[in-house]
Amino acid sequence: MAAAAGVSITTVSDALNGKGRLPDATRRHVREVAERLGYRPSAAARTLRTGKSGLIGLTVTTYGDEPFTFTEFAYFAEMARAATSAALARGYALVILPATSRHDVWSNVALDGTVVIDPSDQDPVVSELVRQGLPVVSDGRPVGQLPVTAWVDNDHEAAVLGILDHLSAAGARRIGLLTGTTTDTYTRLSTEAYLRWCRHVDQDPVYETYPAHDPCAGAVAADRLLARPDRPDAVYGLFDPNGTDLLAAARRYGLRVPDDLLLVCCSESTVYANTEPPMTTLSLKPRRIGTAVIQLLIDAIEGIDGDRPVEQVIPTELIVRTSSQRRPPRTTVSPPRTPNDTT
Amino acid sequence: MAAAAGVSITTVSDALNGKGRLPDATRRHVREVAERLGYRPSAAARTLRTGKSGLIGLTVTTYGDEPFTFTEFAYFAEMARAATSAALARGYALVILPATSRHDVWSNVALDGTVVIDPSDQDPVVSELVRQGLPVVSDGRPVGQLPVTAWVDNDHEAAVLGILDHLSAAGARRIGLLTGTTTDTYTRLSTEAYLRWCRHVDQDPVYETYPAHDPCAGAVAADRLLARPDRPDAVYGLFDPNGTDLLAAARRYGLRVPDDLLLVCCSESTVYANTEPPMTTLSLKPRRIGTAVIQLLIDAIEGIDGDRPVEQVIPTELIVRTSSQRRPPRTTVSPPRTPNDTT
DNA sequence: CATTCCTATGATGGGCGCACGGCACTTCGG
DNA sequence: CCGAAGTGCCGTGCGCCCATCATAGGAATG
Repeated sequence: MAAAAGVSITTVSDALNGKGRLPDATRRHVREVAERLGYRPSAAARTLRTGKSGLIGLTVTTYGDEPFTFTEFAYFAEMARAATSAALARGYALVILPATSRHDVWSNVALDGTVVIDPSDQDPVVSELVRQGLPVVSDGRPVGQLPVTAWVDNDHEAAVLGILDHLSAAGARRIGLLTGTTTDTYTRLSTEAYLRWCRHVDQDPVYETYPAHDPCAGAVAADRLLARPDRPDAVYGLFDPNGTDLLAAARRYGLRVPDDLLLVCCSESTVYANTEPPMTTLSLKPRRIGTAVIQLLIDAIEGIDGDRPVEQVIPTELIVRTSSQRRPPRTTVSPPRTPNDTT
Repeated sequence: MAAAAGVSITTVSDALNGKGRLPDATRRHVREVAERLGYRPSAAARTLRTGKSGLIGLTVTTYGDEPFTFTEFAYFAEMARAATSAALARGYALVILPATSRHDVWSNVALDGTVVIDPSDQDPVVSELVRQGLPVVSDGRPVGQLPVTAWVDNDHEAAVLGILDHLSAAGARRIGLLTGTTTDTYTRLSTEAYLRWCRHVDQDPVYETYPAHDPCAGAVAADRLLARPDRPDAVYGLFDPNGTDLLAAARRYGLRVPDDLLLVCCSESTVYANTEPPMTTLSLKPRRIGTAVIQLLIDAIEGIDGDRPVEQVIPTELIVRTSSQRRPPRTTVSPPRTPNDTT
């Protein structure tokens, strides 16, 4: 390449990187030749020399054998999408690296930093990365002494309390919870908030748990919850598929939603806008989380002391639809007791 | 590191890679020291030396500004998940690289090969990669002269014909199609198959198109289709959200499903098992496709002349549910002319 | 017992392709 | 004739893998 342009390697390097003090003519010439030859600088050599790869790891804590968490998948997908965009905009690319990955894969890729989704208490991967001096930003506040560089999370407790208040205001007398058996922070904080609220308002907790990674178990748990003698008149489901599962269970028991049963679930899916009836959902705003996580990480990588706080709480959004409103909203004049359509 | 263990660099390399002819004692000793020091060989240097990075690019053709295709998202997510697993099992990691990505990001990462989802006709990224001598495997058969190493796809024409026949058998007299305005292969082949079938059975085509990346446009198009004077009595929707959109539109027009309107849509989502009524869906089997694509690519990277064909057609699966059966399925004694259920 | 040869075990050196610090060469103006 | 500014190149080293070479200890041979 250098020979082809009749200049030295240094000049080529400087010309392509806009670094040295070369006249524009030389710069242009080198670039033209490079273009003509289809020359691309070797990423490997550049990484070796500079110590920066432009690669960011994206790790998902796994339950079961699947490489990604099933239940959080819509969430994860949205979050990853936003993260990819944000990283790309700053010249970085994302590498998908499940936490179960054997060490050899991890050490085979030169990372500048890592995003960890929902790290567990003593996550060995995180400790290892931090020990290597790599910045690690987590989605989900770290538990225990996990030494992450920064984190972004929702205020899960406030979100749950908001939903419970919303359901109460809509007339719910006994609110049930559909939750998971896993011990991740999201599940734990949400469940604890629910139990605390129950103590506070003096209601007996009514909840069912199931392994959140198993979609079938969710349907069974939803059924179990509605089959209880102390059947709740409102239910909040912590996981994405809970909404359709609860709707199906309600139909089986002849319960009308929202007349006999108020429903809310946590989901990023748009299908709940068109269910019968449309379902109230809690959005965790994965796009904002993904973007925030990447900005924090790249700031750390590039040593930018951004004025961003290293612990960010992203507000959730409750999208209120028919399933949680005892009195359906009216836009115009509509006959009483008729669930109106989605317009 | 070499000094710390009191041996040469070569011995360290050999010991950690299991390469040379060293006595087990030395090997063990080196590994212990490495462990104690937390030493990890530099991925960058290894890549530079060996020319292999263990990284595979994953590219999604984009419509609009979003880095991923919205409409195919459930499909993409499943496919990417399977691909990640398969790659990991063979020691590779996936790098997410949208096709709109600026050149600088592409050339900043050393790839061993690339998976391209739904490449467009003259995809410049593909040509560039191939020119660099990198293997490229596409999900979706390449159109035009696109020089991919191998490809995997469904038989979209057969799938559409199968659905049309299924709907006919269920009693449909005029079958409509909800399709996209984009020119990707999936949309084009499916639409063409529909039009050909219409000519064949002498039915006037009844279809609406919309930009598939816009979820709102889909609901509008579904409404438009059912509002037509020549309203179809059965509809196949090519994209994932079409099912719920069509159900909602049917409710607005007071059409009972499946009594007045038979519905099928192409989706990987499990929500359709619990809609009212449950919806018949076509699965493109993204898990199998993702796995197959990765196997082909890694075989090509490692120069393995696998006995796998380089052009693979993965069968689709029609999951028949209530929405496409005029007579709801009976588990016990069933009347004649009833299409049987999926069991 | 001396010599040769062989094998087991590691060490040496080269170079992958680039980026960066510093040096060398030119060309002026003073 | 000298200094300074303007251009461009050289040398070095990032950390690793691989082909080659060196050393020692033993086995085989005369």
